[in-house]
Amino acid sequence: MSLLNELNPVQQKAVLETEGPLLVFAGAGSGKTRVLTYRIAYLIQEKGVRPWNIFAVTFTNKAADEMRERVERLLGTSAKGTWISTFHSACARILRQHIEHLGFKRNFVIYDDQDQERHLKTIMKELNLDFKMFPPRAIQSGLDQLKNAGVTPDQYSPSPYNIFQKRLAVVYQRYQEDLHRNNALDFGDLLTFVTILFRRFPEVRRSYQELCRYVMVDEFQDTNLIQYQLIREMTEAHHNVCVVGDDDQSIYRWRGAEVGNILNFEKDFPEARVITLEQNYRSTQNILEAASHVVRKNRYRKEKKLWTENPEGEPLTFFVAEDEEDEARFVIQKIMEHVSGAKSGRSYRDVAVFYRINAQSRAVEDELVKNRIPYTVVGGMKFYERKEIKDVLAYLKLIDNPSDGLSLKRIINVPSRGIGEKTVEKIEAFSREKGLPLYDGLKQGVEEEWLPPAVKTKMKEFIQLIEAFRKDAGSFTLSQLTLALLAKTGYLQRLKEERTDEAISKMENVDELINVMMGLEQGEEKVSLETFLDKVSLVTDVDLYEDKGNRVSLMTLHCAKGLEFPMVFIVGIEEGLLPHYRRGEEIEDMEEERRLFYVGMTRAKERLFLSRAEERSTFGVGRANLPSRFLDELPVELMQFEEKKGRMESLFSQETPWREHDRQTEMMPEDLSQEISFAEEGGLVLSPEGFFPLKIGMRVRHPKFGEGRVKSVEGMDENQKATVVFQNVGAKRLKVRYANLEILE
DNA sequence: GTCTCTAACCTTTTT
DNA sequence: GGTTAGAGAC
Repeated sequence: MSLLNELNPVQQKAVLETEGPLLVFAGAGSGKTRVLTYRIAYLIQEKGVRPWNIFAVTFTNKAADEMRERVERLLGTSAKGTWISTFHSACARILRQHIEHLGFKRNFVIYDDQDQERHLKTIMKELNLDFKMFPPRAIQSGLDQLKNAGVTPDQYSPSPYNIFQKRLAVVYQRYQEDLHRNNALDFGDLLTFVTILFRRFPEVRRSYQELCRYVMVDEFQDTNLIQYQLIREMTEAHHNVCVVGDDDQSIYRWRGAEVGNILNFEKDFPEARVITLEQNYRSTQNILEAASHVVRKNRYRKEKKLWTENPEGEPLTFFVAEDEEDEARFVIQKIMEHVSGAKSGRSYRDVAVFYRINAQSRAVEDELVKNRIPYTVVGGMKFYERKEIKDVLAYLKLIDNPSDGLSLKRIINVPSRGIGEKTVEKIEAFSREKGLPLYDGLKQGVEEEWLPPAVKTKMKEFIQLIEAFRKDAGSFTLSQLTLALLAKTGYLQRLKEERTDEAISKMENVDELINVMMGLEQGEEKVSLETFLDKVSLVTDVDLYEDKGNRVSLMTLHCAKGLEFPMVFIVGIEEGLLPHYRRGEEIEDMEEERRLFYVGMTRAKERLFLSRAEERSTFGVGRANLPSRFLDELPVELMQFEEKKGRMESLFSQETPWREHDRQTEMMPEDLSQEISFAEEGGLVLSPEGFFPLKIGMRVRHPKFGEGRVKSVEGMDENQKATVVFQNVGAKRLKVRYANLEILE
């Protein structure tokens, strides 16, 4: 029974109540993941449940991986067979088995929302819909809402007085038809198709119900209607469903999440038991109290009293900056103080900066770069959303599933091979008329009279290229296939010829993609093209975030959920930003913004810094923002107001470089002396002067290898290594200290 | 058909 | 301040 010894009595109860429906309200930092993992381990080890009868759902792949790892650690063996995954991957897996029942082929592709938007735009163009009157974004979100609610095109009855709805209905119909022709599913379809499958094929549903003897749902407050429906169907036979969540941390209403799911759970499952975890193990008393104080203002919530045995801790620090630059300087100054300065003892990895919208990262990034502080941004432009990556993936998708017209359109003329827009339009119309996938239309079109012979030759060449790859795809590994593709299509060659910074960075990204593939190929299992594409389609920002070295983390408040850091900054606490004004006017929207703030605050373990700027530039235009109403909700006695330092100075020092330098050294004379002595003892060299000046993208010259460009930099100490791509000899990984690099720009 | 330059948009948050 | 779609030149 050693498993239970490490849990508090309430947590124990949550683990032991294995039979029947169970709702666990888990406050921030109350050991939610701990309960779930111990529960799984307990079921397997003590109750003798077979691993494949356990199904645990999370929202991110990262959370799923982490859970599996922790269960394995508890059990001491592998948890093989336990089904731990996200809603979307689980559904993809089910559909790969049974989708033929629904008239799709098993090698369907998954369209992400970028694909979805492109696809929608073509349809809207074909239907002659004015983008101004019907913004594609609005149509897209309307579509998503319908899907999240489980409404199929033929079930949707728009109001006859609402033009938008009427158009939406037409687009929806056409959109789904096209997806079918392309043998493709979007994110929403993954879920809805499984419910349709279950409804129409009871024997399939029963087989999964039989399998899912014990079901667990993490972050239950973020489930939407269709996800909840899925859970209910899956647990119909055994009723052993344990949902864990926190209504105060529900921040995805705008995406269709229903807080109602958690608040009404007891109604839907009258026999459900309810356990509330209220002891917080993460934050200091001050942080917890301040956060609770804020969220208590919400009306639609279940009352709970979080408490902690942790020390009281420091008060929260609040700073009013002049503008976002000033705000960033405050953040950096505090980071330096705590990492290398007067109050040193922290590492960069202990620090996180949260903001409401991605665009806010720039100001902070600029300042971090200026001070040579290593950092990572979670989210923003995602690796798998980059143009070049999507191009390569489109080739692979097409090889895997030739019906995928969207991918075909993406690469049919990339790199340009003389098959232009007009030609594609003709073939598109031709294919639609015949009800064929675009690729098949292309193949038939080659025989048609209405195309100029020169174009037909080009088309034939392209078809031959794809066919050749389709034939050989099985005998290559993923990376081999991709490398061959890049060579044969001339994609890399074209980039090489461009010789722009942008092209170089694209090549590096493609290179990185190959690296990812090679990494996967190191594993024991063979990675099929299909598994790889599935995996890639369903990754999220947070999945890609791992503790890569000692760096400050920057992310949106949404991304921060589920993470924790000793030192947290929340910037831009202003009316319009937090709460964000693009929100609706409903109370529910305002409450969600408040919860967002609450989620951010409760990520902090020891220190919490809050700030706002008097003026902030959006789209390059300055704008004065009022302090956020949420600031008034913070208890004053827990706050410490940071004095604005050197106001005059910053007025003078704007553009004068010597002044800039002056201020840096002035700012932390103690820090410097400390760092230097630390360095003498053989520790890390961290003084600003001691930093190695290499940055990604810099052009450098090596005495032997000649000119090159810095691709990546590892480490910030004397062992720093850099990977440099040289024009003549290719990529080399060098120890910066010995490399004698000369910086060219 | 391809390339380049300008103007309009833009910023929520994402599986 | 940056990106992207669309117009215009070749």
